[in-house]
Amino acid sequence: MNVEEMSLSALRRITHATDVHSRALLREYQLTGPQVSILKEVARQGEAPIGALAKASYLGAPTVTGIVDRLERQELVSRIRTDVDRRQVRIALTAAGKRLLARDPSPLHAGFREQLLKLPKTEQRHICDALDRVATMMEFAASEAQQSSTPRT
Amino acid sequence: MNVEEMSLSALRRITHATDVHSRALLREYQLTGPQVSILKEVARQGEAPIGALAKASYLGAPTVTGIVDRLERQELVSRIRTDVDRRQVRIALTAAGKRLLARDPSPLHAGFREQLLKLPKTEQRHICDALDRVATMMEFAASEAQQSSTPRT
DNA sequence: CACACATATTTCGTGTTGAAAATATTCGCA
DNA sequence: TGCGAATATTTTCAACACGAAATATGTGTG
Repeated sequence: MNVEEMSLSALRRITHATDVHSRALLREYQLTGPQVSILKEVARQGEAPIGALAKASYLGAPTVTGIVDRLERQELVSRIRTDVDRRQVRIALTAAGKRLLARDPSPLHAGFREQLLKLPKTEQRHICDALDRVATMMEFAASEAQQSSTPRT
Repeated sequence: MNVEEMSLSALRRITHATDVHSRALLREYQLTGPQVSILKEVARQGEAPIGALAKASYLGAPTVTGIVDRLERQELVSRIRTDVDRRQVRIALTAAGKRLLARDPSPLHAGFREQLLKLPKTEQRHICDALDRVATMMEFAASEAQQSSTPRT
């Protein structure tokens, strides 16, 4: 199997494992992986607008809108409209949201985290480097493709 | 940012780039990334049942059923029921499917592929190793979680 | 043979995802 | 002031993904 096929296969395995974990989270916390990610991002940023959450999570605004809808339905966050800019919606954690985060759910398997941290520091760095390089190469490829369809300004 | 957060962030960036590319494919070939993957898998295996395609692609059978539905709608594959086992459905490439594959669509960005292949062989190996290790660690973590919820037989 | 069990696929329900379009609001400029 | 451009969010739409349940078929045992 060549490099391309191996990478593709590994990426599919990663996606699959992530998805399976997301459904396990749903059973345990009534919350999926992306919902946990956004909830944590809200906690990190504090009263953040949708757009900021989307950017920080590498998701589109419509996606985050849907996730926030479901978090709001469970009253883990609330939408706040301020008078400074009435287009913006700020997402705030509720008390229930804080309680849930205190249970420390993670979008990644606890077992994965353990194994990763058990590796020597150099190994950990190698892995992070590799993931980062793959991400960067893909993003660069995407931006090039974008430009080639709009050759001149 | 710690190792965990960096990995998570890189994985989300990879997922996002992959998804964006899938939509670009749709414009160019009227086919998404997963559809291309399955079409290629059909070409590789030749008259494969749904289950075999699902396993090879790390997808669930219901997911592949949907993808095959859409490929069939475009007449790129056809479902064949044999008399040996009438539960099974074998998926076969049509002439149109072969023609489309001849245009060499890829579920990964062409630009990404180029960059990957331009790297020194050792770098390529590092990246494949890292991706494979992440996948393996996640799958192992998932299988452990599975077992802990069914402690005894 | 009949009935329980196993296997292959599909259907259904819910959640995730992004592009395009719709909506609401703000900003810049004449 | 007024009006067009820019910005923030939501809606709509199609695809993807999985688990559970439904359906159809095959297998094995009494």
